[in-house]
Amino acid sequence: MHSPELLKGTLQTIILKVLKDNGKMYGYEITQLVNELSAGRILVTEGALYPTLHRLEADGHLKTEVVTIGRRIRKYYSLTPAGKSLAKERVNDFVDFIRTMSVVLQVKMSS
Amino acid sequence: MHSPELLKGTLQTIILKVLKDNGKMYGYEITQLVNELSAGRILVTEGALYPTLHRLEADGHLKTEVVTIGRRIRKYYSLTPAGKSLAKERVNDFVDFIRTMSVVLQVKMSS
DNA sequence: GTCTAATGCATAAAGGTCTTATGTATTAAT
DNA sequence: ATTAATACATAAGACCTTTATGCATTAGAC
Repeated sequence: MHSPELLKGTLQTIILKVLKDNGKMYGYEITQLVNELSAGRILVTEGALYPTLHRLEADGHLKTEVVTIGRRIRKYYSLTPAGKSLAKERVNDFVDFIRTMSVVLQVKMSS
Repeated sequence: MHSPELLKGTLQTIILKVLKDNGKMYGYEITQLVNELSAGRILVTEGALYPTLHRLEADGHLKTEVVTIGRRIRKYYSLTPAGKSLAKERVNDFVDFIRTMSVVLQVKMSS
């Protein structure tokens, strides 16, 4: 598990990017995917996820589609055009940030 | 300038690492060095810096030495043995975090 | 068959870190 | 002589996240 401190400010980036890569997804699905992709090192909590999704939607970056499976509700989120731009921007910002940090910390990142 | 959000949680890491690399430094010197190393992209504000230095000192990770230059005071900080361990740990944590994020975001980091 | 875990949404209080604002004082530069 | 830079420090507020809680459905375990 990563220090939750480092995660701060990256949640929007993560959400936007997985939506960009996977098209429409619902909230719970996002938590599971991030958990898998990160091998359990990044846990997206619901208390952080839902307010962030709502805010991105309110800002016009996400659109929603509610689907009923049996009696259970799923709220699918997908990127609007503005959301796609923001996704690119956020990922670029993050990569830039890492480049800067690797200079300041004098570490080499290879992946 | 990087989004200040991404910086959250990295200040301790930055401080510990520059102290490890440069031996003793005073607060103002740290802000200047980080500003230089990051080409102006990371600004360590005094409102964040000094409380963090004080906390690291209170926790036994830093030791101080006050020097008077003319009538002006400089408070030099350097790592204690515990601080050196913490510096390594924090940098390792950060590198791990970046590795995980690069998988989740599907980006390649090269530096 | 019943109980628990997993699925699925959501909100609210509290915590932690940072920004912004402010304060004081010395020294260098214009 | 005035401003910018150097050098410390603290406090209020903003922001995002964790933790806690709530409700409801469905799958699995025993």
